[in-house]
Amino acid sequence: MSTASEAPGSELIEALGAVAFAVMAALTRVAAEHELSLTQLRMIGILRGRQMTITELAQALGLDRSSVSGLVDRTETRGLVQRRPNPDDARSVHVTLSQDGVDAFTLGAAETAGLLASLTDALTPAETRRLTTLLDRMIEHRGL
Amino acid sequence: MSTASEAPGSELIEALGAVAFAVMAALTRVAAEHELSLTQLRMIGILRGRQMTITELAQALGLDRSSVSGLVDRTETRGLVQRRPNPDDARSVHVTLSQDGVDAFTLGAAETAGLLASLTDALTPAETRRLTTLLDRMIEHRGL
DNA sequence: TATTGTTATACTCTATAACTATA
DNA sequence: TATAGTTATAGAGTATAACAATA
Repeated sequence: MSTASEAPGSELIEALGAVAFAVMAALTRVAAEHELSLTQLRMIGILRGRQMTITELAQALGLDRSSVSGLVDRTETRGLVQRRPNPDDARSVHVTLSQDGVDAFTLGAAETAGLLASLTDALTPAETRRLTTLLDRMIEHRGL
Repeated sequence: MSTASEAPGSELIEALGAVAFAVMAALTRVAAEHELSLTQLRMIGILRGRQMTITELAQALGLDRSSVSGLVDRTETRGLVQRRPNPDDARSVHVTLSQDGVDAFTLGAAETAGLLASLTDALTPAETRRLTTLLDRMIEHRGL
């Protein structure tokens, strides 16, 4: 759709944008089916296999601590996460996944993969490996 | 990070998810710098070069008409879009971009590309072409 | 003094339901 | 009757500012 004289890379940007919206649509749909917000689904994904303080969660999610405080409130009411006292610092709390939270993530990941199969089925196994490698390179590069 | 015995493709799903969040973060940041929501930025992108009714916009955005009504209210107050009477149906309105709306999108697109350069700079020109081809294949495949 | 987390407040986004004007 | 758009209402998500408890 773009002309040959366009700046190099703009086609990549457009492709990345299109894929990003498709992935986000799938994630939003999966979250909605479990009556979760996208942010809640993201949070339980981040909490897999570890405990984090409110401040750490806020940094990981790119949100203010006060926003995360309310987010944890609502998710805790749903029984997906728990607040635990931090034995090393009485000001702080550790947030962890409950078994229901682990189950919700596992189910959600499988459903997301299913929805995105219409995208990923387009590629051969060899292409899948190549694409994964290229995407990982970009992600790691962003880290620094 | 994943074991060799995992289901094939789960690494691709994780990589796609990570890239999607990076792209959305860039878009959200660009929108925020212009004091726009992601939905508002998306809407003015959709309105480029055409006029749409509230119902059409709602379908394009995947939102309820009442949500779009408020969205257009706030964006119209900002001077980015305008409601025009539809001469063919007095019940309906045509929403169009103002010049400020066109400018906001143009600026936002350039800024987004700049922010995502930290991702795309990781690749050589040849890799960029390969990645673009693979992503396009997936996107077209999704279409049907 | 600085940091952690919470609360109060305000605004955006979103949906549902009820309404009006028009078709 | 059906459709287009709006409004009223309610809840989630977000940020800023102010606060209490702890370091």
